[in-house]
Amino acid sequence: MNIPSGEDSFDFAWKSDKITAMQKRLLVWFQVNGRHEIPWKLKSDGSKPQQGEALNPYGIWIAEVMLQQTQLKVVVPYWENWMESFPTLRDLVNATEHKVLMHWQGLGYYSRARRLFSAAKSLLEWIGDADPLAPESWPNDLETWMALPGIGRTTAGSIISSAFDRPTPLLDGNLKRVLSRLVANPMPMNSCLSRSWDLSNQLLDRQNPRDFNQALMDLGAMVCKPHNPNCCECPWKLDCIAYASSRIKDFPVKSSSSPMPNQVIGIGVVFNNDGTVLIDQRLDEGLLGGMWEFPGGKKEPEENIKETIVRELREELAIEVEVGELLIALDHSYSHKKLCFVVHICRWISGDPVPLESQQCRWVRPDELNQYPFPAANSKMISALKNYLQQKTNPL
DNA sequence: AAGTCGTGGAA
DNA sequence: TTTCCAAGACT
Repeated sequence: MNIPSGEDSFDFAWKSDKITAMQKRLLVWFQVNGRHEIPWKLKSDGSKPQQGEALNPYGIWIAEVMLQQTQLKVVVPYWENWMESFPTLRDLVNATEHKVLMHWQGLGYYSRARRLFSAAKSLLEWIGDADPLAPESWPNDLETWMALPGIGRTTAGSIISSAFDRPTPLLDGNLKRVLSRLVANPMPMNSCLSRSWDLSNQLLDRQNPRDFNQALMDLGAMVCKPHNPNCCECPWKLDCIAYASSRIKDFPVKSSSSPMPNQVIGIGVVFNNDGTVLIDQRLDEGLLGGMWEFPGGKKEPEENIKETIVRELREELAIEVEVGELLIALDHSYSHKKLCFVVHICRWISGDPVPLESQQCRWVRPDELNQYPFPAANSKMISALKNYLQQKTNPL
């Protein structure tokens, strides 16, 4: 029995000859306008792979994980640095999580790096005695890839269509936006995912899945942009319902977002008598998992910032400190909260640090800080600390 | 199944 | 300046 639901209101199917025409027009547009210089989509000699020709899945897998919620131009330098340090799967498996996080610092969503490292071990096991440098030794099916940590349907589909040119649909941010406009989807994209996957699968060119998927993402990134799309250049403008009805700006329909809380965080850069400073490694779970930081915590309404720092270091590390001068105050936004970090230089008084709410803590010389992976806000604190120490030693 | 997870580019 | 939001996954 077919019960009408909300999603059925935009149930959509194109005729096969229309889809064929759309595929052809998109691929023609792609040949002329697409992004063809993406390093992990080229062969080792720099040339484009033939239709159906396999590429080395290793570099593609790394890139696709880096690309989750991250723009192409941000990823490229990280990917190149990564491939220099970990050129093969074996190199990665033989590395340490510390070194892996060092290569991820500044890129965000750090659980990706730890899951990637975990998946590397599973992949090498799956490959077994076969040659990991040969593409045919790697899994080429959706189920195997999706079983790995940190790899969902879109990332798995990207890897499979990019590396093996196998027909696998995608549904990333670009496709969601393009599809939403194409069919004038009245619902927020995240509330009708199965329909959207169906649309992506309908459109997919099964003869050229690698180029087609890349073309669709390029179309989203370069033409069907979030703001001010270049509809006049779009190969699908005559197929687009939003364009035909002059309602491009109405799509995609956004779901309501909750306001971000604002918090003040007190941070202590604690100096020991020997000139070392105290850092700790965050728990694997939660925000910035596995990364190192200067200790601190959220200011309570009734206390001032110095009281916050004294209390937090007592609660988290069981140490007593004297809070000194302000090092830096900086605003920093995460996905779901806005923070203001107020960082003070502190002097250690008593208590051997105990990692009560972290994995471990360590006294390090300031010049050793670059050997630890820090999130972006902490990197700014380190820069401020270096300036501070330089001015201390070279007073004008 | 809504919330949680970073950062920086772009307007 | 603030605001949006990106080649999403996980719980």
